[in-house]
Amino acid sequence: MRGLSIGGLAQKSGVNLETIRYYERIGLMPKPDRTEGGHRSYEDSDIRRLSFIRRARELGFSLADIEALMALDEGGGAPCAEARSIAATHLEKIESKIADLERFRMVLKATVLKCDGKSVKGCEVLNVLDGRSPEDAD
Amino acid sequence: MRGLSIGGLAQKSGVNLETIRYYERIGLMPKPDRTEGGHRSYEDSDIRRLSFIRRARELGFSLADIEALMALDEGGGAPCAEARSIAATHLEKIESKIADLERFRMVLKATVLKCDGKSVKGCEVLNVLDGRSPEDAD
DNA sequence: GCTTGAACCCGTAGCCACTACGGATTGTAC
DNA sequence: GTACAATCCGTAGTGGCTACGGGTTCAAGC
Repeated sequence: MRGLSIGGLAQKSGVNLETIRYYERIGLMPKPDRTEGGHRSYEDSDIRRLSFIRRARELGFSLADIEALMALDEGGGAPCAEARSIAATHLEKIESKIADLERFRMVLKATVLKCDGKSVKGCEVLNVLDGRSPEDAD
Repeated sequence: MRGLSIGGLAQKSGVNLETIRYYERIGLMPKPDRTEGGHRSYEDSDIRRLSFIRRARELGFSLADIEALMALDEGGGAPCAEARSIAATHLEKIESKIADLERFRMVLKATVLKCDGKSVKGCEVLNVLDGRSPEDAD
Protein backbone atom coordinates (compact mmCIF):
# COMPACT_ATOMS: atom_id res chain seq x y z
CA MET A 1 0.00 0.00 0.00
CA ARG A 2 1.40 3.32 -1.10
CA GLY A 3 -0.64 5.80 0.98
CA LEU A 4 -2.09 5.53 4.42
CA SER A 5 -4.72 2.94 5.20
CA ILE A 6 -7.91 4.02 6.91
CA GLY A 7 -6.69 2.35 10.07
CA GLY A 8 -3.43 4.27 9.88
CA LEU A 9 -5.29 7.50 9.30
CA ALA A 10 -7.51 6.72 12.26
CA GLN A 11 -4.46 6.32 14.48
CA LYS A 12 -2.66 9.39 13.20
CA SER A 13 -5.68 11.67 13.40
CA GLY A 14 -7.22 10.29 16.54
CA VAL A 15 -10.54 9.80 14.77
CA ASN A 16 -12.40 6.51 14.87
CA LEU A 17 -12.19 4.46 11.70
CA GLU A 18 -15.93 4.18 11.37
CA THR A 19 -16.24 7.90 11.87
CA ILE A 20 -13.86 8.52 8.98
CA ARG A 21 -16.06 6.45 6.72
CA TYR A 22 -19.03 8.37 8.04
CA TYR A 23 -17.36 11.71 7.24
CA GLU A 24 -16.67 10.47 3.75
CA ARG A 25 -20.26 9.38 3.34
CA ILE A 26 -21.64 12.77 4.29
CA GLY A 27 -19.08 14.54 2.14
CA LEU A 28 -17.01 16.10 4.93
CA MET A 29 -13.95 14.15 3.86
CA PRO A 30 -13.10 13.72 0.18
CA LYS A 31 -13.23 10.29 -1.40
CA PRO A 32 -9.71 8.93 -1.25
CA ASP A 33 -7.86 6.93 -3.86
CA ARG A 34 -8.26 3.20 -3.68
CA THR A 35 -5.85 0.31 -3.91
CA GLU A 36 -6.42 -2.28 -6.61
CA GLY A 37 -8.32 -4.29 -4.07
CA GLY A 38 -10.54 -1.39 -3.16
CA HIS A 39 -8.98 -0.30 0.13
CA ARG A 40 -8.84 3.41 0.86
CA SER A 41 -5.46 5.06 0.43
CA TYR A 42 -4.92 8.41 2.13
CA GLU A 43 -2.42 11.20 1.84
CA ASP A 44 -0.89 13.58 4.37
CA SER A 45 -3.40 16.27 3.49
CA ASP A 46 -6.12 13.95 4.74
CA ILE A 47 -4.45 13.76 8.13
CA ARG A 48 -4.44 17.52 8.33
CA ARG A 49 -8.04 17.84 7.23
CA LEU A 50 -9.22 15.20 9.65
CA SER A 51 -7.23 16.70 12.49
CA PHE A 52 -8.84 20.02 11.77
CA ILE A 53 -12.23 18.36 12.05
CA ARG A 54 -11.30 16.63 15.27
CA ARG A 55 -10.05 19.77 16.93
CA ALA A 56 -13.09 21.73 15.84
CA ARG A 57 -15.36 18.95 17.14
CA GLU A 58 -13.52 19.01 20.44
CA LEU A 59 -14.25 22.71 20.62
CA GLY A 60 -17.90 21.84 20.09
CA PHE A 61 -18.37 23.07 16.52
CA SER A 62 -21.09 21.29 14.61
CA LEU A 63 -20.18 19.43 11.46
CA ALA A 64 -22.05 22.10 9.50
CA ASP A 65 -19.92 24.81 11.11
CA ILE A 66 -16.82 22.80 10.36
CA GLU A 67 -17.78 22.42 6.74
CA ALA A 68 -18.18 26.19 6.50
CA LEU A 69 -14.87 26.82 8.22
CA MET A 70 -13.04 24.44 5.92
CA ALA A 71 -14.64 26.01 2.88
CA LEU A 72 -13.34 29.38 4.07
CA ASP A 73 -9.93 27.91 4.69
CA GLU A 74 -9.81 26.71 1.12
CA GLY A 75 -11.68 29.55 -0.53
CA GLY A 76 -8.79 31.91 0.10
CA GLY A 77 -10.96 34.98 -0.50
CA ALA A 78 -11.39 37.06 2.65
CA PRO A 79 -12.24 34.28 5.02
CA CYS A 80 -11.02 35.74 8.26
CA ALA A 81 -14.03 37.91 8.99
CA GLU A 82 -16.33 35.01 8.30
CA ALA A 83 -14.31 32.53 10.30
CA ARG A 84 -14.27 35.02 13.12
CA SER A 85 -18.03 35.40 12.92
CA ILE A 86 -18.62 31.63 13.01
CA ALA A 87 -16.30 31.34 15.97
CA ALA A 88 -17.86 34.32 17.73
CA THR A 89 -21.36 32.91 17.29
CA HIS A 90 -20.15 29.61 18.58
CA LEU A 91 -18.51 31.33 21.51
CA GLU A 92 -21.83 32.88 22.44
CA LYS A 93 -23.52 29.51 22.32
CA ILE A 94 -20.85 28.03 24.55
CA GLU A 95 -21.11 30.88 27.00
CA SER A 96 -24.85 30.53 27.33
CA LYS A 97 -24.47 26.80 27.70
CA ILE A 98 -21.98 27.32 30.49
CA ALA A 99 -24.36 29.73 32.18
CA ASP A 100 -27.19 27.19 31.93
CA LEU A 101 -25.03 24.42 33.31
CA GLU A 102 -23.84 26.64 36.12
CA ARG A 103 -27.41 27.18 37.19
CA PHE A 104 -28.11 23.47 37.06
CA ARG A 105 -24.98 22.84 39.02
CA MET A 106 -26.05 25.16 41.80
CA VAL A 107 -29.49 23.59 42.07
CA LEU A 108 -28.09 20.10 42.03
CA LYS A 109 -25.34 20.89 44.48
CA ALA A 110 -27.73 22.47 46.95
CA THR A 111 -30.05 19.54 46.49
CA VAL A 112 -27.42 16.89 47.02
CA LEU A 113 -26.06 18.68 50.08
CA LYS A 114 -29.50 18.87 51.65
CA CYS A 115 -30.21 15.23 51.04
CA ASP A 116 -28.77 13.34 53.98
CA GLY A 117 -29.11 9.99 52.25
CA LYS A 118 -31.17 8.61 55.09
CA SER A 119 -34.63 10.04 55.30
CA VAL A 120 -36.98 7.96 53.26
CA LYS A 121 -39.63 10.58 52.94
CA GLY A 122 -38.99 14.08 51.79
CA CYS A 123 -35.87 13.18 49.87
CA GLU A 124 -34.59 16.51 48.73
CA VAL A 125 -33.56 15.31 45.29
CA LEU A 126 -37.00 14.00 44.58
CA ASN A 127 -38.64 17.01 46.18
CA VAL A 128 -36.89 19.35 43.84
CA LEU A 129 -37.80 17.32 40.82
CA ASP A 130 -41.36 17.01 42.04
CA GLY A 131 -41.53 20.76 42.05
CA ARG A 132 -41.98 20.91 45.80
CA SER A 133 -39.96 23.88 46.91
CA PRO A 134 -37.34 23.18 49.57
CA GLU A 135 -39.32 25.25 52.04
CA ASP A 136 -42.36 23.01 51.65
CA ALA A 137 -40.33 19.92 52.17
CA ASP A 138 -39.82 20.26 55.90
CA MET B 1 -64.04 14.30 27.34
CA ARG B 2 -63.76 13.63 31.04
CA GLY B 3 -60.01 13.84 31.64
CA LEU B 4 -57.33 15.95 30.04
CA SER B 5 -56.62 15.63 26.35
CA ILE B 6 -53.06 15.14 25.22
CA GLY B 7 -53.05 18.69 23.95
CA GLY B 8 -54.21 19.94 27.33
CA LEU B 9 -51.57 17.88 29.07
CA ALA B 10 -48.96 19.28 26.72
CA GLN B 11 -49.96 22.81 27.66
CA LYS B 12 -50.17 22.17 31.39
CA SER B 13 -46.88 20.30 31.60
CA GLY B 14 -44.93 22.31 29.08
CA VAL B 15 -43.99 19.17 27.19
CA ASN B 16 -44.50 18.84 23.46
CA LEU B 17 -47.47 16.71 22.44
CA GLU B 18 -45.38 14.46 20.25
CA THR B 19 -42.89 14.07 23.05
CA ILE B 20 -45.65 12.84 25.35
CA ARG B 21 -46.58 10.16 22.84
CA TYR B 22 -42.91 9.31 22.59
CA TYR B 23 -42.60 8.96 26.36
CA GLU B 24 -45.60 6.67 26.35
CA ARG B 25 -44.10 4.61 23.56
CA ILE B 26 -40.86 4.04 25.43
CA GLY B 27 -42.69 3.32 28.66
CA LEU B 28 -41.68 6.45 30.56
CA MET B 29 -45.29 7.56 30.81
CA PRO B 30 -48.06 5.06 31.57
CA LYS B 31 -50.68 4.30 28.96
CA PRO B 32 -53.62 6.56 29.72
CA ASP B 33 -57.32 5.76 29.53
CA ARG B 34 -58.99 6.34 26.21
CA THR B 35 -62.21 7.96 25.16
CA GLU B 36 -64.70 5.88 23.20
CA GLY B 37 -63.19 7.27 20.06
CA GLY B 38 -59.67 6.33 21.12
CA HIS B 39 -58.34 9.69 22.25
CA ARG B 40 -56.05 9.74 25.28
CA SER B 41 -57.57 10.93 28.52
CA TYR B 42 -55.19 12.01 31.27
CA GLU B 43 -55.43 12.62 35.00
CA ASP B 44 -53.78 15.09 37.32
CA SER B 45 -51.17 12.54 38.32
CA ASP B 46 -50.00 12.53 34.74
CA ILE B 47 -49.35 16.26 34.88
CA ARG B 48 -47.19 15.74 37.95
CA ARG B 49 -45.28 12.86 36.45
CA LEU B 50 -44.67 14.70 33.21
CA SER B 51 -43.60 17.83 35.03
CA PHE B 52 -41.13 15.77 37.02
CA ILE B 53 -39.70 14.48 33.77
CA ARG B 54 -39.52 17.94 32.29
CA ARG B 55 -37.72 19.43 35.27
CA ALA B 56 -35.29 16.54 35.39
CA ARG B 57 -34.62 16.89 31.66
CA GLU B 58 -34.00 20.60 32.14
CA LEU B 59 -31.43 19.69 34.75
CA GLY B 60 -29.82 17.48 32.14
CA PHE B 61 -30.77 14.05 33.49
CA SER B 62 -31.01 11.34 30.87
CA LEU B 63 -34.31 9.55 30.40
CA ALA B 64 -32.68 6.46 31.90
CA ASP B 65 -31.72 8.45 34.99
CA ILE B 66 -35.21 9.84 35.20
CA GLU B 67 -36.73 6.41 34.98
CA ALA B 68 -34.54 5.32 37.88
CA LEU B 69 -35.41 8.40 39.91
CA MET B 70 -39.11 7.89 39.37
CA ALA B 71 -38.85 4.25 40.31
CA LEU B 72 -37.21 5.30 43.57
CA ASP B 73 -39.90 7.88 44.12
CA GLU B 74 -42.53 5.21 43.81
CA GLY B 75 -40.68 2.32 45.37
CA GLY B 76 -40.84 3.91 48.80
CA GLY B 77 -38.08 1.69 50.16
CA ALA B 78 -34.98 3.66 51.10
CA PRO B 79 -34.68 5.71 47.98
CA CYS B 80 -32.99 8.79 49.29
CA ALA B 81 -29.47 7.42 49.31
CA GLU B 82 -29.92 6.16 45.78
CA ALA B 83 -31.52 9.34 44.52
CA ARG B 84 -28.68 11.25 46.11
CA SER B 85 -26.17 9.02 44.37
CA ILE B 86 -27.79 9.46 40.97
CA ALA B 87 -27.87 13.20 41.49
CA ALA B 88 -24.30 13.29 42.77
CA THR B 89 -23.03 11.31 39.79
CA HIS B 90 -24.92 13.64 37.54
CA LEU B 91 -23.47 16.62 39.34
CA GLU B 92 -19.99 15.33 38.64
CA LYS B 93 -20.80 14.96 34.97
CA ILE B 94 -22.11 18.48 34.83
CA GLU B 95 -19.09 19.85 36.61
CA SER B 96 -16.68 18.20 34.24
CA LYS B 97 -18.73 19.39 31.31
CA ILE B 98 -18.57 22.92 32.63
CA ALA B 99 -14.82 22.60 33.04
CA ASP B 100 -14.49 21.36 29.45
CA LEU B 101 -16.62 24.16 28.10
CA GLU B 102 -14.66 26.70 30.11
CA ARG B 103 -11.50 25.55 28.43
CA PHE B 104 -13.14 25.77 25.01
CA ARG B 105 -14.39 29.19 25.88
CA MET B 106 -10.93 30.43 26.75
CA VAL B 107 -9.40 29.10 23.56
CA LEU B 108 -12.20 30.47 21.44
CA LYS B 109 -12.22 33.81 23.14
CA ALA B 110 -8.49 34.27 22.77
CA THR B 111 -8.78 33.16 19.18
CA VAL B 112 -11.60 35.49 18.29
CA LEU B 113 -9.87 38.41 19.95
CA LYS B 114 -6.68 37.80 18.04
CA CYS B 115 -8.47 37.55 14.72
CA ASP B 116 -8.75 41.07 13.39
CA GLY B 117 -11.27 40.06 10.75
CA LYS B 118 -9.10 41.49 8.02
CA SER B 119 -5.97 39.54 7.36
CA VAL B 120 -6.64 36.98 4.70
CA LYS B 121 -3.75 34.75 5.54
CA GLY B 122 -2.95 33.55 9.00
CA CYS B 123 -6.52 33.86 10.24
CA GLU B 124 -6.22 33.01 13.89
CA VAL B 125 -9.43 30.99 14.01
CA LEU B 126 -8.27 28.76 11.21
CA ASN B 127 -4.74 28.62 12.58
CA VAL B 128 -5.93 27.23 15.86
CA LEU B 129 -8.07 24.62 14.19
CA ASP B 130 -5.26 23.76 11.84
CA GLY B 131 -3.17 22.99 14.89
CA ARG B 132 -0.73 25.77 14.16
CA SER B 133 0.14 27.22 17.52
CA PRO B 134 -0.45 30.98 17.85
CA GLU B 135 3.30 31.48 18.15
CA ASP B 136 3.91 29.85 14.79
CA ALA B 137 1.28 31.92 13.11
CA ASP B 138 3.34 35.09 12.78
C1' DG C 1 4.30 -19.50 -3.36
C1' DC C 2 1.13 -20.34 0.19
C1' DT C 3 -1.18 -19.75 4.30
C1' DT C 4 -2.90 -17.33 8.00
C1' DG C 5 -4.92 -13.77 10.42
C1' DA C 6 -5.48 -8.95 10.74
C1' DA C 7 -7.35 -5.24 8.33
C1' DC C 8 -10.61 -3.58 5.44
C1' DC C 9 -14.91 -3.66 2.46
C1' DC C 10 -20.04 -2.40 2.41
C1' DG C 11 -24.73 -1.68 3.69
C1' DT C 12 -27.63 -1.52 7.33
C1' DA C 13 -29.30 -0.85 11.92
C1' DG C 14 -28.96 1.04 16.34
C1' DC C 15 -28.14 4.83 19.78
C1' DC C 16 -30.53 9.28 22.21
C1' DA C 17 -34.24 12.32 22.57
C1' DC C 18 -36.94 14.02 20.07
C1' DT C 19 -39.61 16.20 15.89
C1' DA C 20 -42.17 16.08 11.62
C1' DC C 21 -45.25 14.19 8.21
C1' DG C 22 -49.57 12.88 6.37
C1' DG C 23 -53.82 10.67 5.76
C1' DA C 24 -57.57 9.03 8.54
C1' DT C 25 -60.59 9.50 12.36
C1' DT C 26 -62.88 11.90 16.38
C1' DG C 27 -64.40 15.82 19.20
C1' DT C 28 -66.68 20.10 19.68
C1' DA C 29 -68.78 24.50 18.82
C1' DC C 30 -72.06 26.79 16.22
C1' DG D 1 -75.56 18.85 10.68
C1' DT D 2 -71.54 20.73 9.35
C1' DA D 3 -67.21 22.66 9.63
C1' DC D 4 -62.86 22.57 11.48
C1' DA D 5 -59.70 21.76 15.13
C1' DA D 6 -57.68 18.11 17.60
C1' DT D 7 -56.10 13.70 17.80
C1' DC D 8 -55.04 9.14 15.94
C1' DC D 9 -51.10 6.06 14.18
C1' DG D 10 -46.92 4.44 12.04
C1' DT D 11 -42.98 5.86 9.98
C1' DA D 12 -39.02 8.61 8.84
C1' DG D 13 -35.82 12.14 9.71
C1' DT D 14 -32.45 14.79 12.80
C1' DG D 15 -27.03 14.80 14.44
C1' DG D 16 -23.04 12.43 15.14
C1' DC D 17 -21.65 8.78 15.47
C1' DT D 18 -21.02 3.37 16.64
C1' DA D 19 -21.76 -1.56 15.94
C1' DC D 20 -22.67 -5.69 13.29
C1' DG D 21 -21.69 -9.28 10.16
C1' DG D 22 -20.39 -11.69 6.19
C1' DG D 23 -17.29 -11.21 2.60
C1' DT D 24 -12.71 -9.62 0.50
C1' DT D 25 -7.85 -8.01 0.53
C1' DC D 26 -3.39 -7.17 2.47
C1' DA D 27 1.03 -8.21 4.56
C1' DA D 28 4.06 -11.01 7.05
C1' DG D 29 6.06 -15.49 8.03
C1' DC D 30 7.50 -19.82 6.40
